[in-house]
Amino acid sequence: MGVAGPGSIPSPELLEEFSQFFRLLSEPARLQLLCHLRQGPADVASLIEATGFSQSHISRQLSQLQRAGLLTCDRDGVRLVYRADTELVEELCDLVQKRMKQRLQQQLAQLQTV
Amino acid sequence: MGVAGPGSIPSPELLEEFSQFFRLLSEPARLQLLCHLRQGPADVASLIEATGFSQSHISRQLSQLQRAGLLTCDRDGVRLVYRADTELVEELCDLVQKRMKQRLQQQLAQLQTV
DNA sequence: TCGTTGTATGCGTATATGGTCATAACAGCC
DNA sequence: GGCTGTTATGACCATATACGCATACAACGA
Repeated sequence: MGVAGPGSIPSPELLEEFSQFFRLLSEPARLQLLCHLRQGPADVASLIEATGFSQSHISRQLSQLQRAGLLTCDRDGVRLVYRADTELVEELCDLVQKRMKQRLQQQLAQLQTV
Repeated sequence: MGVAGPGSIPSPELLEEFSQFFRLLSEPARLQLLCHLRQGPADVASLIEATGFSQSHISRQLSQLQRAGLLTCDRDGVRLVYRADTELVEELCDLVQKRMKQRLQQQLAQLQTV
């Protein structure tokens, strides 16, 4: 069944939304931030420390992820502590990883038969 | 457990691979092509017809998807007939769509309690 | 209120890539 | 071998965006 029924093309608007979501995950920096937050909530300073990116860059990337609902933050005094809802991202990555594994195994098998 | 164990950060290389994969799906044009191919194999002419994109553009996008293993093609005479392995893409989109739905429902609920 | 610390944002630059046009490479037919 | 139709590719432009620097803004403490 899937996204919009078996025989139809999703509307341009829906395609745009899907692609925007995937675009969020198409940047190693953002994936990296999500990975760090997978280990638990973290404040911005520790994310800067962990990734080496500039504060402004981190801030922008986090706000993008937040707009998409993948992150929430609450203040601890002056600091912001970010918390990721990584369940969806993990499921997506697991699917992709499973696929990568399959492909590599196929390639390996082909090499061995030659 | 997920991508690389609960407490570790994937290597930069792995992050790069994940992001490259998601980048493929971050372009409406490519998603559109995949959607058309979901309805069955198609030759390039029909994809041009269906999407309105130029031949060269279609060719490039298809080759990207093919390199990632999401597409295969075989010749029918002079024409190339493309076939998509859309199972993974559909699973990914279903997950994302489920999430979008959840968020909208939450926003709706919040509006109603106010 | 002022200074300090932490976060957001305007601006500029570099780079990647989407998209088109022209054209090359290639499969099939005479 | 030429001719025709199909796909791939080189050159090019426009645009988006990653990323840093400087700075403005917000929150707390003295």
